[in-house]
Parts: sequence; C-alpha cells; structure tokens
Amino acid sequence: MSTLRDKILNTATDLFQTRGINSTGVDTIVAVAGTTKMTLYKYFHTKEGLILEVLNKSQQDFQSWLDNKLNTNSKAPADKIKQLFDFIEEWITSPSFLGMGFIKASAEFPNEENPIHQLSSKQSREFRQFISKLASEANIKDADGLALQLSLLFEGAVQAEQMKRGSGAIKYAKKAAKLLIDGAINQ
Amino acid sequence: MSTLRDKILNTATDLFQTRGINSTGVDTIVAVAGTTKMTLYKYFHTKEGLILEVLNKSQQDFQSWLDNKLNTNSKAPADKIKQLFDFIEEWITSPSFLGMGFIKASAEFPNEENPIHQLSSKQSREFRQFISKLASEANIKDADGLALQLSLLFEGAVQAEQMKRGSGAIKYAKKAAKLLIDGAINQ
DNA sequence: AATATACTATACCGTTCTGTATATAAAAAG
DNA sequence: CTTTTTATATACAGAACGGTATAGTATATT
Repeated sequence: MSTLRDKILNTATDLFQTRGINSTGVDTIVAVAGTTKMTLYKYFHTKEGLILEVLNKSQQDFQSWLDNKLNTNSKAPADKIKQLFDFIEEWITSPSFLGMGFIKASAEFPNEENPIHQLSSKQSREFRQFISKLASEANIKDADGLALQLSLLFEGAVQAEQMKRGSGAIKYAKKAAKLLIDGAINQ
Repeated sequence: MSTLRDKILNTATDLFQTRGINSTGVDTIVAVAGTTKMTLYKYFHTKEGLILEVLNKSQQDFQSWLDNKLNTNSKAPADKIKQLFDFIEEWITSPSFLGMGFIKASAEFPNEENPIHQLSSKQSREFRQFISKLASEANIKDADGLALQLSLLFEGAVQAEQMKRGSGAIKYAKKAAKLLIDGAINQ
C-alpha cells in the first residue's frame, strides 16, 4: 500500500546491487530514498528483515517476468525449455541488469546458519526446480539432471556478467544449453 | 621469511572465506592470528592491501595445485583437458574447500572501479585463458569458446557448492563438460 | 654494553554502524 | 475544531570499524 515503504524497498534493492549489502548502511538507504530511519524501522524491523524482503521481491519480480515471457511466447512444453535461455539472455543483456540477488547475497553471507544465506540457497534450489518442471513437461527423462546442468550454466553466466559487463558469456551459455537440451531430448 | 606475516595471511584467508570479507574486522584477524594490529599494519599497509594479497595467494595456491595434478597425471594434451574436471571435482569435494576467493570477492565488491573487483575479474579471465590454452594444445578449433563454456560450468559448480556443501553439482558439471569437450574435439 | 629489529600492549583517533528516543509538523478523520 | 495518524528532524546510545601513537619487552648483532 504505502508508497514510502516501496520507495525504501526499491532504493535498498538498487543500492545493495550496486554497492553490496554490507557496504550499504541504513543511513545511506534513507538518505537516497528521501526519508528517515524512523520510517524505515517502522516498516522493516531490522536491517536483516529489509534484506530478506529485498531478496524475496527481486526473485519474485524475476520469476514473474520469466513466467510471462514463457507463457506468451512458447506454446508447446518442449518450446519452453528450448527458449528458456533466449529469455535469460534478454534479461542478462538488458541495461537494467544488475546481477542476481541470491548469488551475491550467498557470497556476502557465507555461513550456512545465516538466514540470508538460507534464503539465497532456497531461491537457487527453487529456480532449479522450476527448470526441472519445464524439462519434465517436455518429457525429458533425467529432468533433474538437465535442470542442474542448465542452472550451472545460468549461474555461471550471471557470475561472468557480474564480473564484467558485456562479457558475452551468455552467448556461449546458450550454445552449451542447446547441446545439453538436444542431448537430453534424444534419449 | 617472517612466519608471523604468513600466519596473518593464512588467518585472514580462512576468516574471509568463512565469515565474508566485509564482515571480518582487522581486530578479529589479529586476535585469531595471535598478534596485534601494529604487526599487521607493518606487513600490510591497509586492509585492502591485505585482501589483495589474500586473493593473489589463494589463486596461486589453487593454480599450482592444479598444474601439479595435470602434469603428473596427464601425458597427452588431449588427456589434460579431458581430466580437468576430475581434478576440479577432487578440489571441490575436498573437506578443506571453502569456496573460490575471486567469486566471492567480486560479489562483495560489485563496483567495477574497485581494485578488489578488478583483481577478481582478472583472475577469472586468467583461469579462462588457462583452460583455453589446454584446449588449444589439444587441437580444439574454437578453444576460446569451449574454455568459456567450461569456465561457466566451473564457476556455476563452485557457486552451487558455496551455497550448499555436498550439493553434488560437480558430478553433473563433469558430465556436461565431457559432452562439450567431445563435441568440440569431433569438429 | 650499545644498538637494531621484531613484536606486544594499550590507549586512542575519527568515523560509521544499527537501532532508539524525543519532540514536532502535517494531514487526514471524526 | 479537535483527535489521531503519519512522517519528519535530530540527537543520541553503544558498539565496531580502520588506522595510528606511544611506550615497553625480548632477542640477536655488533
């Protein structure tokens, strides 16, 4: 509802991606968002709570963008998995791409006991399961295996792009994905 | 020379990997290393200098371990690239594996102007070039293309293992790598 | 015995961090 | 017009941060 809450959430999302999570203080967030700490702490009880919400929203936004792309462009189940990396390329090469939230967060919070690390890990797992479902619907036998391989290519390409913008890694990830998918279909 | 300098370097390496770089203060490093800040700042002029040295040493250690494995186990050039992921698996599944320094560092320092980010990026590029050299010596045509794809699988598998120890991702990365390498050889 | 080197111990600098308390202005609702 | 809500402004607490200054100890060399 509140537009101020969204403003804080969006500002934090942007700052976390461009400066890192630990390097971004709440003072900076409220200054950029044009509000005060009191308001921030009214909506988000702790900084950790804010981080968790940022991660959740980022992932939801990405997933619904991808879902929409797949549903409007691909008819047959086999088309969806084949076109998956086309949309991923579109997303990665978009000027607004700033990286994948859960990949960066898991590096900043390496301890597996940490709630932020755990959420990152869960999001990574859920994305892999999403790919597995696509593979399964395309009647691929080892759907989980293919999904894992594709997710490695995906995370590797995102990592490469985070390190160097315009790396072009996604082009080669696409080729590799095509090879793996074709191999899995003809089995 | 100085054993105390090494002690600080090794302690920092360990703490950075297990707690994150930004989350590890110099006070913690000297406390765990059993020395004082004065000594740390004698050997490393700034925390950033220490971080850069830690990254360099970690990468050197990994590279010389891998070089040694390849040189003692693989004779023909084609064997080296084929066995590459066997050794990477050995490294990733080793109990002492704590992640890849440059992958985590680039996430903690996302700004491309930052010296730490730049070093991470350079190390990633050099590792890719190392794989490309292996591919080239095995007479593979598009050596750079294959190297990029293999590095995506590698970084993806490391990422997966950093998120969840014992993920088993490297098994599937190996399979995918074999497929890509065989495809590139028969061309 | 004097000197250089390596290191420790401790206190401190200024800054930044997350988080809170207080007091006030603005606006919406009764 | 008054009450209640919502947000602001600002100051502060308490701890941690990177980094420095000072004073002193232990050991080895000359």
